[in-house]
Amino acid sequence: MAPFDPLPPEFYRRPAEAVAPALIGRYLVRRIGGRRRVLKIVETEAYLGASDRASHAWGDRRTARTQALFRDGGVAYVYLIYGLHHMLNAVTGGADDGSAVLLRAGEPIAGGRRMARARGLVGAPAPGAVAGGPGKLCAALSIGLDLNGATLHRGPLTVCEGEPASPAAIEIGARVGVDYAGAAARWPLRFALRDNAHVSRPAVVT
DNA sequence: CGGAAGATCCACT
DNA sequence: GTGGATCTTCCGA
Repeated sequence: MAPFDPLPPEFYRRPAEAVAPALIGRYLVRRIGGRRRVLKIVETEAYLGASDRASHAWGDRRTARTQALFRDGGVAYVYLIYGLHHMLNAVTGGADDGSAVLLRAGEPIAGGRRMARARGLVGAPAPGAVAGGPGKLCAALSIGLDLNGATLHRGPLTVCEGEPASPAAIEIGARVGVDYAGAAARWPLRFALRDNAHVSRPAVVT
């Protein structure tokens, strides 16, 4: 496979905790008006579904917002948080699973200038400033609710082969920002490319 | 029907 | 390190 070949839907149809590390190093490709913005995925988090208190699918809760989350793996689940930031997930597993992988950070590969501009930055951005965080990542790629439910193997937003990371290059830790989730807050479901400057924050060693 | 909290980010102290 | 922005969702009354 070449770096810009999209990953097939089957890639996502397995447990989120398997898909999350497999997404590290992949290229997230956003097409807007014939132009391309590309981020290499450097940080992900798995959300397991109904049994995971940190997940929107906790307790098999289904709402208008979480509809896409319960679809068959391979589509995007986008939602708004704090009234101003969008979050991008790749839905995993099968239909009604409610599992997904949050894309938390990316390293600019192409279209960096446009991404920085979409983030409201001027001048040369510091590492992590463009897409070092889930809200920043969505802003850099101009991802909004219009992409909720979109397929990830074709169309304006795709995940491509990229440069898959070896297990040794991936650091594992606890998820960020889910302290309310009890024991689930400490589950080792955060995956990051080791020593990468674009990761949203230093890994917490468990 | 009201209130609280959220898978965040930024500016300010 | 702390707090404000800003709005959808959820739960309890």
